[in-house]
Amino acid sequence: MSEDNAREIVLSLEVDDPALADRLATLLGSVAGLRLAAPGETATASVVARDPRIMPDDIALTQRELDVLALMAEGASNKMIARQLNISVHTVKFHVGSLLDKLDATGRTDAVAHAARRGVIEL
Amino acid sequence: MSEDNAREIVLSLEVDDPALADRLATLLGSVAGLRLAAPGETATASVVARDPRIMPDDIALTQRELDVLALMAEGASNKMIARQLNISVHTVKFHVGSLLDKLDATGRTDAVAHAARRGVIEL
DNA sequence: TGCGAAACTGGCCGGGTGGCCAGTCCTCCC
DNA sequence: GGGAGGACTGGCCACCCGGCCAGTTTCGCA
Repeated sequence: MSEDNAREIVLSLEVDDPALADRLATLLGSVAGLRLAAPGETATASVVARDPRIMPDDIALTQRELDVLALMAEGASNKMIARQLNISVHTVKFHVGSLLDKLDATGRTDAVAHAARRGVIEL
Repeated sequence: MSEDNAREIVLSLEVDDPALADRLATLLGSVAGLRLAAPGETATASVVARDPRIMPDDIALTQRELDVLALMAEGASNKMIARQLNISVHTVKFHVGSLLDKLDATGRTDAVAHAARRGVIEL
């Protein structure tokens, strides 16, 4: 051992809470023999939040938003979602818009990732 | 500071590998503002092993595709990925295309969902 | 030495996406 | 009655996405 086994440990922070993540990054960043992972890098181990309380009040998504979100996670386009839910594409866009807003996401892919991370949906 | 916000962070080690757990315990045990959890104690966050098990090796993504995939999962657009990786948008599209093909996905959102399901990436 | 794989780049284009504006219904609640 | 919020719909438009065509270099391997 003491060879590749004793290499620098790469830790990835997978904590949603920005404050906690920041503190951890500060604390862990200065530990010798330990390094924080770059985005996309495969880490030796991960630091994950210990309580499912990541959402204040579930962020309160409406039932319709949940419907749209589930179909988004299946890779459905707005048109497909509209057909599936028997509503217009405009309405789908409307719900997607609220979703992006509530989940603080930049796009539908980001929204699905965020939702999965906080357990709103299961992949 | 010294608010309840700045309370000591309690970390629990949930790593199977005894050698890795031991090294982590040593490294993390001496960090100020951070404490390892006592058995049974509720921790602020956990350190979990990030085992390098990829997948049934049937899909075999290249390193570059993995890079692109990771950034896609962060919600990055093709333009952002291009900037991040210092390549052209066209090249990003090229890799995204291969990704959609290999992961049997209909779009980038679907690709990220598929990859997460198969454990290729971690959300 | 040739040949494939990977990575990279370009142009073009139809269709999708997301943001903006507007509006109508409905229900719950003060 | 009036307000607030949810669900729904429309038009418009800049931009993005994914697929098509084409090409380049570099690398390892037979």
